[in-house]
Amino acid sequence: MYERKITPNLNCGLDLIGEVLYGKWKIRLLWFIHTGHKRPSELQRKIPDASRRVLNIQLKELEEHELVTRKIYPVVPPKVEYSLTEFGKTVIPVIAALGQWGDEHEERLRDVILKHIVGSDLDIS
Amino acid sequence: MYERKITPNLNCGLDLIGEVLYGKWKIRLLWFIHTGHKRPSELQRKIPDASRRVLNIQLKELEEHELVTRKIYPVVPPKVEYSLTEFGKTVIPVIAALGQWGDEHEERLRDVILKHIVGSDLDIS
DNA sequence: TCATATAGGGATAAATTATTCCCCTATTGT
DNA sequence: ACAATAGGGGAATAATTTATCCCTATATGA
Repeated sequence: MYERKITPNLNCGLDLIGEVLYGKWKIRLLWFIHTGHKRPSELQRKIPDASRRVLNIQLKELEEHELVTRKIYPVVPPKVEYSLTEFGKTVIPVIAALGQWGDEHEERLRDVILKHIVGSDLDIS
Repeated sequence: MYERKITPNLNCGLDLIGEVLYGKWKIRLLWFIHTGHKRPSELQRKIPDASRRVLNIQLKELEEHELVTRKIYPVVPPKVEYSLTEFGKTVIPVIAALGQWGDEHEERLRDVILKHIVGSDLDIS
């Protein structure tokens, strides 16, 4: 496990939410769990660009931060289900607000982002 | 300048907002500019944990993404002021929602975060 | 017997992000 | 002459985060 070398700031609300929501896929994980996709394999299919490994790691962090719970069914083949905790549910409206802003300004965002990516293999469609 | 090797996803609103808002200090920069701290040196004093360098870099990215404008006064010593664009202003309510959630759940967040930091030199006060 | 699906972990490499250090301009104050 | 302040940039390195690859286990279906 990675051990942080720089102590994080936990001064204000923005620092705090950052600590639990940063991570490339965490917001999407929360969202998909919210919309009923509870099993790890479902989540992996929903987010195919993420490696299986990171999703597991980020799910574990979400669990440690008490935003989701993990229920293991003692069957074989194994079955696991994630659910939002009551605490986790309170962050959903915030995520919805993020997504809504992104959707509302989709065209403009796509435009300014693509304009400033130096990369090569963009599919500008 | 760093050239990305992995093409970002720009599928949904969450991807898009992530592209412009990710970056350790961007949200705070937008917020402080919003609250009237416009000059680089002010922002650096407001965010002392960030190196001067990153703030410049992230400010430039915010400018490229058209969330802020940079006005240079041709005086000496130099004077520069950042302002939110109309587009940038539309993201402020979203940032406010993030901060508000963090503030509302401050204690619990601090608790679960500190519980799972492996580090050593925490000032748990 | 072999592939698939289920869930997950360890080790390592690569990608990305942030920090540190040192540099430049010009003016004002000591 | 020298330091401080204003704004900024290049290069190298450190820190952090993700990705890749390979491994475990059991059961079912071809």
